[in-house]
Amino acid sequence: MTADPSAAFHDHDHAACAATALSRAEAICADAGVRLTPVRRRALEILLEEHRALGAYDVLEKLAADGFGKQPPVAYRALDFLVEQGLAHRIRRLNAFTACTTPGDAHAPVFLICSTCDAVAEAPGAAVRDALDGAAESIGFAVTRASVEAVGLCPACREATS
Amino acid sequence: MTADPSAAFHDHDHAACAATALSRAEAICADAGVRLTPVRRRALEILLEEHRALGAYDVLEKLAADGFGKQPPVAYRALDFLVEQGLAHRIRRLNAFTACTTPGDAHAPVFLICSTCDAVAEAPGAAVRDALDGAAESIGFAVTRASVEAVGLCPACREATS
DNA sequence: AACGCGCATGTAATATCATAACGTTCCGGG
DNA sequence: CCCGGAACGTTATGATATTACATGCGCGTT
Ligand SMILES: [Zn+2]
Ligand SMILES: [Zn+2]
Ligand SMILES: [Zn+2]
Ligand SMILES: [Zn+2]
Repeated sequence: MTADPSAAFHDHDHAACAATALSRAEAICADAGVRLTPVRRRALEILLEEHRALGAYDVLEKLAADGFGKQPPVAYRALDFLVEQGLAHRIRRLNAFTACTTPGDAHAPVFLICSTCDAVAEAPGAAVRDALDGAAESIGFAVTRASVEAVGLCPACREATS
Repeated sequence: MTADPSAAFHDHDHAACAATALSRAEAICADAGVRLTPVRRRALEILLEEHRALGAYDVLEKLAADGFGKQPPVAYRALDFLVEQGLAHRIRRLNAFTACTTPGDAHAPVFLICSTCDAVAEAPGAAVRDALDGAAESIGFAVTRASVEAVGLCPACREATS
């Protein structure tokens, strides 16, 4: 059940898409022996509502509306947890967070950010990562973490523009 | 005179390295018909002092010490100008800026950031960019801008750790 | 049961990064 | 000379992120 990486840019059964991600998240947490507590779970649900990236304060606002704490650390802690567990990613270019669409898979994600509709997709990044490792290794640099973030036009917006 | 991309991680004649970058910057600005004013030039010199990335407020502090304005826009404007002209790059992962080591060359830079000594190098990113374009194109996404930033260990720090 | 401990949660306060809005100066073209 | 745009400066504010500390809860030990 490898997800379509471009789903973010197409109509799809998103309720199912989010539900799958959520149940995978539960399995992953159980497996790792960590707790997907109510705030954390709710934060993930919030990120899963759309294929976009949300700022910590956006998430915080929704969490607060649901009766959770109103202070920044509430959101940052939940989000940090999700990122640590590989259930969400931080998009540095946007100072924002997005739910991982393929949690559990080892992956070197490449983010594609549509500048028109703000959708964010996670493309398979193995080839990019290989190229990066090659470039780094050639000058003796050992990569431990990398972020690859591209801004551009998604298929739908591309069509609309043409 | 293609610069060694790994110079940032090695001992080298850095005075010459910085002087070259500065004179290339002057040529580029003259060529583009834009003005490398005193603040802008000084900001570039500050970035060129080390192969590291500096936050806007770090640059601002040094500019202020040299008699320029003391308010954030002073630094941000100078830095934005340098980035626009391709004389500096913004490292989003660090919320910081670094001087371009090969200004003028069309380049799709890949940044290598040493987590131990904070040095930042700019590696040739053509291969990475090709892989990225391929991944994006396969799902119909057209990349307009990309940032590739890797954190890891530079050759020197790698050796020190082993 | 009582205790001690780790972890999750909450709050207040503060730090860090970035931009908006506006006035002044400088300088080249009409 | 006068105008207009670009650069620079300031004040104020907005947006993002962290530090420090208090409280409550589950859980194994005594
Ligand atoms: Zn979906
Ligand atoms: Zn789009
Ligand atoms: Zn140098
Ligand atoms: Zn190093």
